[in-house]
Amino acid sequence: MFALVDCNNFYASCERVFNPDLRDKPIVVLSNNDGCVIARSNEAKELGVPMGAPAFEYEKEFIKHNINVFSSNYPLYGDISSRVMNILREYTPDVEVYSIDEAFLKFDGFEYYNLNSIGLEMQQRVTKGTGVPISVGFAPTKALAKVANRIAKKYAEKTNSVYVIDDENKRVKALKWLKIEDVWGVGRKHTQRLNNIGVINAYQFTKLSDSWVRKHMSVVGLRLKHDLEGKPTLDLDSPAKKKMIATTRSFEKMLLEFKDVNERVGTFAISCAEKLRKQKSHCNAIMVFVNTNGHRKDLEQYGRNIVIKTDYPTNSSIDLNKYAQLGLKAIFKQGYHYKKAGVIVMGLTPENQNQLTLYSKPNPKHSPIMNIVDRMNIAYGNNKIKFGTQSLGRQWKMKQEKLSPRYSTNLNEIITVTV
DNA sequence: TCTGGGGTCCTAGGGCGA
DNA sequence: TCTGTCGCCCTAGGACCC
Repeated sequence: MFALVDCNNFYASCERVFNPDLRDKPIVVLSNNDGCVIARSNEAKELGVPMGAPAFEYEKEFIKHNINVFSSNYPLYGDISSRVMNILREYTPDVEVYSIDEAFLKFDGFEYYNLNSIGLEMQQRVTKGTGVPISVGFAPTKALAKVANRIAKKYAEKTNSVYVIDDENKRVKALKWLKIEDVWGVGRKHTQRLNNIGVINAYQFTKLSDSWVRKHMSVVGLRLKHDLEGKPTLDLDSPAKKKMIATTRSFEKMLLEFKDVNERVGTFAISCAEKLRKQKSHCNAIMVFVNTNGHRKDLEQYGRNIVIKTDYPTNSSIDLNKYAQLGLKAIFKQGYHYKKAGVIVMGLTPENQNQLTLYSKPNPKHSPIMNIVDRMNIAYGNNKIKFGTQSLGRQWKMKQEKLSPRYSTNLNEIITVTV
C-alpha cells in the first residue's frame, strides 16, 4: 500500500505556526516580487480569491475582507517541511518527498495493520510536532493514493482527513466521483481531448482502450491508467540529483539597457554556479533567455534564448558569468522593454567525474577561489563577494513587502515571548 | 504601474555513422 | 564507391507537476 501525505494549505499553515492569532483567519501567500497569489487558507478560498490571482488586482478585496497577506518565505517553509518529513520517516523507511508539502510513503507488509488508525496517528504527531495539519490517503497504487488523499481533504469532517481505498467498490466509487481534470497527470490539454470523446470522470478514463491512451497520451498516460486500475505501475522514486538548475526572475520594473540586464544575468549565472557547487556538480552547457512583458500588448514583444556549450565541465562562477555575458550579447536587442531573464545550466555531471577535453582545460585557480568565496559567503552572509559584472551597490531586490520573520532558521529573527 | 519560479519526462524529427 | 537502412544521439517543444 501507498500513502500520500499532503500538508493542508501548506504556506498559509506555516505562517500560522508562529502566529496563532491567524487561526481561522483568511491568509494568502504571494509569489516572488509579490506578484500572484500562490497559496490560500480555506477562509481565503471561501472568500473567492482564486489561485494565481494578480495581487494588485485583488488589493481592495484583501483590505475589505481583512485578508492577511504574506510574501513567500521559503527559508521558513523549507525548514518546516523537513520537520514534517522527518516525522513521517518514523512510520516507514520508504518515503519519497514529492514536493515541499507532499510525500509518498510505502507501507509494505502492513496487511494486518489498521491503516486508518496509522493515518490518524501520523496526523496527530505531525500537527503536534510542527503545527501543520495534514491529510492522508492510502491505496494500492500511487495514483489511487492521490485520489484517496483528495477525498480525505474534501470530506475532512467525515473522514478526519484520512481515507483508505482498500477494495474494488471504494476504488470505483472514488473514480466515478473524481472529475477527469482533477486526476493527477491530466492537465488542461488532456482534459480537453478527453472531454471531446465524452470522458468526464476518472472511471470513464480507465475504461478507454490501452491503445487509444497510448496513442494520445503517450506511455505516461498509459502508466497512469494502469495505476488507476489498481495495477501498481509507478513506484517510489529515489531522490535523483538534479538534471538542470535554473535561476530566473521577473524584474520589478522593465529594463531597457544592456548593462542593467547584463548585471541581472550575471548574478543569475553566479547563483546557478553556487547551486552547482552545493550539489557537487559541473555543467557542460548554459542557457540564457530574455523576455519582454507579455501582458503589455501595447509594447513590442521579443524573447529569445541561446544555449552555449562550455569548453569543459565547470561550476566556476567566473566561467559561467563569462558565458552568460557572451550569451546575452548574442540575443540582446536594443529598444525593447525587458521584464524577465534567466539562466539555466544543463548537462550536469558529478564534480569528480570530468571528461577531459583536448583543446582547453579549466583554470586551476578557479576551484580554490570558489571554495573561498563559498566559505566567505557562508561566514558573512550571502552575496558579500561580488564578481566583475555585478554592481557593488546593488539596488534591486525582490519586492517582499509582507515578509514574515525566518523564525526557525535565523537566530536574529527568532520568536520572542513576553510574559 | 503591478501578472512566479523551478523542475521532470516524453516524443518527433534530423543528423550521422555503421 | 555509392546507396539504402537501421539505430543512436541530440534538440526543440509539448505536457505535466508543485
